Amino acid sequence: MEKFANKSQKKRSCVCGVFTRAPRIKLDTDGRMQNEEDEEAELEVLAEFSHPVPWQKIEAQGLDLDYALLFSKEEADALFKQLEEEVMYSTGEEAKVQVFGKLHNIPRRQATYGDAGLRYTYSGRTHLACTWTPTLEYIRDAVTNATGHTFNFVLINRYRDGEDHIGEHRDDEKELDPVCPIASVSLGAARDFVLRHRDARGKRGARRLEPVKLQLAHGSLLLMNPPTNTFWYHSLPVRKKVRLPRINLTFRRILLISRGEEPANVWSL
DNA sequence: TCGTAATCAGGTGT
DNA sequence: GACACCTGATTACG
Repeated sequence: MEKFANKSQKKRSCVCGVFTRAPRIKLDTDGRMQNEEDEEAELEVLAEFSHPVPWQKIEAQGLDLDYALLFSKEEADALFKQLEEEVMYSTGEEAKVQVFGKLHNIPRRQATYGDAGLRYTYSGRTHLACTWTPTLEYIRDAVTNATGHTFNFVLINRYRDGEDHIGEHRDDEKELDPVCPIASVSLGAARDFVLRHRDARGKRGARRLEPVKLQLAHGSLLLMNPPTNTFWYHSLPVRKKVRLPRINLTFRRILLISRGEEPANVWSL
């Protein structure tokens, strides 16, 4: 079993940036900067993001994860507070899910943000992405600079306390770019995160593979690299002792449609 | 036809 | 008793 505590972390140079301005770095699909109108400011932000992140590698059969503390406590606190003010969560029918023919209120709150016009389908429901907020852009760019990957969509889950949870599932939607990892940023209460191999699930699990358990700390980043989501289910189980909220942001790259193709679930306007 | 399901509820072990 | 963990449900859909 893997377990990580909220260890000491290298402090970033400019915690205040998140309060005062939107991120200025815009990256194209190759991760290069596009807008050079405020070059000096961009260099400043790039320097802010360029501190090496101390990654920890977690591997098993078909499992490939990278874990790091991306934000200092102070910055993570500020980001959490900003998101509490900015993010608009789904309500009504959008906050329900049908499983085994029964309609349930999902045991958490969800929101979807991303590039204009992006839609994403999961649990049988299609969600239209809201436009990026400044804080989400800041976090997205920090993740991009730490990982070298660009993202056009983020699914936000807010867990009010340890009663809120998410069951075992895979993020294996067809519209996800298969070569791009899913980047999961955690803010707020630390929660256990459990991964289980698809062949080790159920009463008659075909293989004896121990589940992998992590604790996702405030300000942490977990990268789920391919082919992890093909073979491993993940969940955030109930933890009744947890009293505080947690916000989780999973950054994804959704494939855009090329001319003439018409996947049912995703399109860009 | 078959596998899967971002769920809950209930049983069991610690 | 509280909690963690596991299993079954039995329907809709691709």
